[in-house]
Amino acid sequence: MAAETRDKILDAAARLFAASDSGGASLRAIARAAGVNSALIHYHFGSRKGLFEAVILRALTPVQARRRALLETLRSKRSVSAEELAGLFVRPLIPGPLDGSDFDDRQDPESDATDLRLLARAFADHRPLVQDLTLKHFGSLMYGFGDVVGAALSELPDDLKQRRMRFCVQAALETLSGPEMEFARAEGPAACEALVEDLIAFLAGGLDAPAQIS
Amino acid sequence: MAAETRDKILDAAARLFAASDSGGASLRAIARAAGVNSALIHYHFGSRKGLFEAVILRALTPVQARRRALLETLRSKRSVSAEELAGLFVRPLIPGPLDGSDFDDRQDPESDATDLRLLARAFADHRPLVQDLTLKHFGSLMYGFGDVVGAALSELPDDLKQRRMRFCVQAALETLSGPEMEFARAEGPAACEALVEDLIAFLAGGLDAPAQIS
DNA sequence: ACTCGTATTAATCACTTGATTAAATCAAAT
DNA sequence: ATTTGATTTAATCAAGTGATTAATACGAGT
Repeated sequence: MAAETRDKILDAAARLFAASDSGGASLRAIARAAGVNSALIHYHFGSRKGLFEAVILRALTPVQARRRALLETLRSKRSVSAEELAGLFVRPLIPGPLDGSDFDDRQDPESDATDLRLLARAFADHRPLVQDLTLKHFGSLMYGFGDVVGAALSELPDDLKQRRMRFCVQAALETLSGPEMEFARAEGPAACEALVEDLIAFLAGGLDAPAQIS
Repeated sequence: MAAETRDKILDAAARLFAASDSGGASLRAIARAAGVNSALIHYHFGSRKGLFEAVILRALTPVQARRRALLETLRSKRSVSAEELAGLFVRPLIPGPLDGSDFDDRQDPESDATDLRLLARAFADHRPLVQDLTLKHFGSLMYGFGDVVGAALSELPDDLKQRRMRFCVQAALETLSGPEMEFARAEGPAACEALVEDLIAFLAGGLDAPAQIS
C-alpha cells in the first residue's frame, strides 16, 4: 500500500528530524527507522527537501486549524484579556479538546510531542531555506492576528506589538517542546496544564507591560 | 604561528557553526573558510567535538564575566526591581561598556553577533551531547542567580521561579540572536537599545506576573 | 650548523551522504 | 491470463564526511 508507506516514512522522518536537528538525520536512517527501502523516500517525496516540507506541513496543519478556531472565538468577544491573548499563541500548540476544537492529531500523544519539537526546531532555524519554508506556512500564525491583537493592545506602537507577538510565539514553541514540557508530560496532564498556565501567565504579564519611555 | 592559526580556525568555525546548524558545517568547509589545512583542526582541537566545545567556550566566557559583574552590582542593592532582574538575563549577552564591565569581546561587532547566534543555537539544541556541554557551561548562567532572584520574586513558588528564569534566558538568547536584532543592528545602536529595552520590559512584565491560582 | 619539538602539509582511510537507475513485484482492469 | 500502471527493491553513482598517517617545513636553544 502506498499511503501506508508514505505515513510510515512521515512518522519516522518526524521522529528523527525532531530528535536530532533537521539536518542531522539521514534519509537512510529515516528509511531504516520506517522499515522501508531508502529509494522509496525519493519516490514518494522527490527529495530530502520535499520530505522535510511534507513533515512540517503535516505537523503544522492541525495547529493552524486549532488556532483559527480559537481566533474565531476571540473575535466574537467584545474585549480580549491579556491572558486570552497569550493563550492564542500557546493553546493551539497542544492538541486535545481543551482548546474547543475537534481537530485531534493522529490520536497519538507521543507523535504530538514529536511534531511540536519539530515545529520548534523549524521555527528557530534561521537558515534562509528553512526560514522561507517556515515563514510561508507559519506566516499567518505570526501575522494573522492583526485585528484581535490590535484591539487588545491598542495603546502600544505597532512595531512593539509585532515584537511582543514574536516573543510569545518563540517562548511558547520553545517551552512547550523543551525538556520541562517533557518532564511535565511524564508527570501527568495536571503538570502539563500547570506549565501551560504558568507560561500563559508569564506571556500575559509581558504582553501588557508598559511601553518603555526611552 | 600556532596561536594565530588557532584563532583563524575558531573564527571560521564560529561563523559557520552559527550560520548553519552546528551539525551543518563540515570541518573541511571550516578549514577552507579559515584558509587552513583541514588536518590542522584535528591537530589543534583533537576532534570535531573538541572544536565545537572550544568555540562555545570562547563565545560564552565574556558573557559569563559580564553576568558575574552585573550580578555583583545587584547583590549590593537592597532591593531589585523586575526590570533589573530581567536585565540580568539580557544585558550580559550584548558586549560594550553599557553593562558596566570592561570585558569587551574581540572588538569586532560582527563576531559578537556571530557568537551570540552560536550560543543561541547551542542553548536551543536539545540533543543530549550538546545539552550536556551547554548545561556544563550555561549552568551557572541559569541557576547561579538563586539568591538575587529569590529575593526579588519571593512571593512565587520555587519551581515557578526557575521556569520563569528559563523563559527569560530562552527569550533573550533567541531574540538577541534573531533576525530582528540583525535588523536593528543594521539601523544603528539606537534601534538596538530600543529592542533590548523592549525585551527587558516584556520579560519584567512576565517575571512579576501574578502566579496562577489553579 | 645541528638538533628537537612544534606546526603544517598532502595523501589517504573507511564510511556515509543524497540521488538515480533498471529490474522486479504487485494489484487491479480488461 | 495478460496487459498496465503504480510500488518496491537492490545496486550503484559521485561527492563529501571525520579522522589518521607519514613526510615535510619551521624556529628557537644549544
